[in-house]
Amino acid sequence: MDSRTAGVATASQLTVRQHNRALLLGNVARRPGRTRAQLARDVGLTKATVSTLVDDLILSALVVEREPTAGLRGRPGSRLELNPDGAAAIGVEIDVDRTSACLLDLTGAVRDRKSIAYDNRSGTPRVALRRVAQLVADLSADTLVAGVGVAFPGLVTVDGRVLRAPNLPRWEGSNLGEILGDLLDVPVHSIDNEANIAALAEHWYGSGISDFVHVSGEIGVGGGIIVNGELFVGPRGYAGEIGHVPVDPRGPLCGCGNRGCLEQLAGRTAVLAHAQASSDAELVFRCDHGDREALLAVRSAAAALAVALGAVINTLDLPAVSLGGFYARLAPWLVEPLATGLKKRIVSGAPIDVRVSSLGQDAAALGAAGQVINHIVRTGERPASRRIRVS
Amino acid sequence: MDSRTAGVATASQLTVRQHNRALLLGNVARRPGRTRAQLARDVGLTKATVSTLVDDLILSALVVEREPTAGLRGRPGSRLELNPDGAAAIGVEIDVDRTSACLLDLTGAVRDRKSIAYDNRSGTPRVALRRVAQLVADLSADTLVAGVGVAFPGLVTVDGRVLRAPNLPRWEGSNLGEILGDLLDVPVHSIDNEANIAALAEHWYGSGISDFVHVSGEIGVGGGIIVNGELFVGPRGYAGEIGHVPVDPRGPLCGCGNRGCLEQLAGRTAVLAHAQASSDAELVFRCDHGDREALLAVRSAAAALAVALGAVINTLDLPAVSLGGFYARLAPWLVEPLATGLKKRIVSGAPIDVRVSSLGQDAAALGAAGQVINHIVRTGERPASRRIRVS
DNA sequence: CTCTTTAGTTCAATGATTGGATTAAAACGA
DNA sequence: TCGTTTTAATCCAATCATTGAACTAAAGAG
Repeated sequence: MDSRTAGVATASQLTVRQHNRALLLGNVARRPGRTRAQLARDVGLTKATVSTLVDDLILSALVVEREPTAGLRGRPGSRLELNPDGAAAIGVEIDVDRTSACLLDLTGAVRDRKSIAYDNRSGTPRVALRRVAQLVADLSADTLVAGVGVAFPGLVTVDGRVLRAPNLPRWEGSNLGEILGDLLDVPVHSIDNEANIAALAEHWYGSGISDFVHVSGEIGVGGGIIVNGELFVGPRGYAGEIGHVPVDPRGPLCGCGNRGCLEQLAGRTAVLAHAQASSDAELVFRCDHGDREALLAVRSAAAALAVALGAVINTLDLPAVSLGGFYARLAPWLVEPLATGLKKRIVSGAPIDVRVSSLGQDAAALGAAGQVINHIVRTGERPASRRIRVS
Repeated sequence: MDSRTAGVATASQLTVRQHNRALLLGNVARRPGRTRAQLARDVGLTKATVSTLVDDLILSALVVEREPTAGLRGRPGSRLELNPDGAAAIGVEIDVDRTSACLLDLTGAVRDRKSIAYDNRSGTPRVALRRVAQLVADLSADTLVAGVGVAFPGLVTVDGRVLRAPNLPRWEGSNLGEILGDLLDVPVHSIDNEANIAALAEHWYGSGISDFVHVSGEIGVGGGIIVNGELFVGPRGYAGEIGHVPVDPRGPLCGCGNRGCLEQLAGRTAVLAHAQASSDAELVFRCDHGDREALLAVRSAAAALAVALGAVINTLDLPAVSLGGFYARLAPWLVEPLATGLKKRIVSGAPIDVRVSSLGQDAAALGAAGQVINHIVRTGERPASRRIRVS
């Protein structure tokens, strides 16, 4: 990619090779255990080409050859898998009072995780990020890491600058990519909104579906839109902000200046206040015991979500919704009213699949690491793994 | 593209050539009058490669060489342009009581247009489409046509079947692509929703911007979303249906079963009823003369549009709105309240550009033809133009 | 033990891009 | 007017990825 024209690059022989290399790598990732001959049939390349490309992938430590298992007839082929000892990636989730990180290998298996309790509200980003860097270094120990991904509770520009962070106002304006890049000697890519990254995690390591809206009601209401297996970020990278979809023009005033935003009607604080509960645990406990007030609060949140998600689904034609964070915990009482509410609102009449995220707490950290893994698998680039040092 | 794996095709040398060929063609289309040497510098290919590829494009009758105009120094290069006498395309807009068509050449210039008044509600689609085929044949006369595109007021599946058509209920279920394909001996591609195609027309032949929502309030309220210069169709092809975004949960009942859909509050019938006007002309006339009732009706439509479009823009992060059809006619009184209404609702705080479509009546027909042209320019395929005959 | 079947490798051929050399055409300066 | 400079476009041998056919490898069947 040495020259571009309006985003389109020229193609050369090298492009062809890289493309096909990545194509094979992707296939090995999707269906581990395939042989060279099977891959050749799958993708439509010659056995010869597949052989040379696979050799290259093995040389790059991206793929390993497993013992051949005897097939039905003929010479058994050696099965290919992603190299679990090849590149590793670290994903970090910066939250308001906690920072967690996980170490993933190429296959997506979690090798280790660590988290620290740290109030990110009070200190400066620079000091907090030094703790993050230390956490990353501790986690990596002496494994070779190809890159670090970061999930942040706020709007982040493509180059890593915090644009808006209602819950971490002191972080606004600081460039996470730059600061972390100075502290760590591994590439820091893909710093993005927590909800967006959680949506990707759900796609890669959760439900596996490829078209859906993910709603994570942590603080505020965040959304991530996955279309055709890709995160939809919009022209400027701020897509998915569904927290301020208007639900009721006569609803309560929102911090954004309008009335009846989704966040005001179905956000965590709103639901807890409505149920007069002081914590998630209390709310869940009371719902579990049939407390009318609590159930009513959840049901009213479901109604608001149905309106907002209905708008999103109708305009984007998505077949599924995924619930994360706060909403995942309320799932037993939220899913059914939400599903029936949505059913009424979908113009195309197509059924909408309402799913609950199974990833729990670590969704965003997983997704952040996944961004790095995905970049490697998609491009087929030989990762420049290195031992992490904090400077 | 002989084999595919999960949508990804293998690359070969031919792929490279086609890619670069299309890349050059696209550049010539975007910036007519470039020379081979300029193109080489623009896209990053060698002059030698550009020469062979351009020769190929000229041989395919896609590009023509114009007289060299003396530059400042050195040998002047011959300017390249899309071949206006190369492929032509026909776009058809099927409307409730009218069918219009236009003939476009490769450069996007309108060579001719024709339309017939015909009530598409009463007859069968098959009979109506015979009239359409005749119109297309008349329009093409003896020019060589590469393909026909169709815009239809309703939801159409990717293979050309009418899924929903509130204003042409008798058409539901019939396969436009199949019927027209039988009647005409040119390829019929890209049968799509009128609003979607009008949005594309706006992008190609109108404002030229690449990221926006187009709203055309003809009958019902249709939307088309353009992201990065591409129509966003969604996983199943029904994206952009903003007519039923909920605006007011206590609003009037809509045909879809919900309350306060955009269509009920800002649709043409709603606005005319609100103003107690019997036609667009009357409404415009009265607005023009400061009639309070008329102005109020428009202002209230603007408020509803601001709510619905705000939701779409926030979730998709689009920087502009384009008004077409009914809304374009009301623009003088609609734009300002809509713009201020939107400004209040955009979370990112970015300014939203509210534009009025300049294409008028023919937007959809233009866009339908543009689909064909665009296909040729994008793929660089040598079009198999032929003289149209109705069978 | 030989035959059949399937996996994987080797190698000459094809074809697209590349880069240097060459030719073409115009303007500038003397 | 004529040579020099500058830029455009073409020619051509070299490079390199894929291809396809021939070949070797390994396992089961008879």
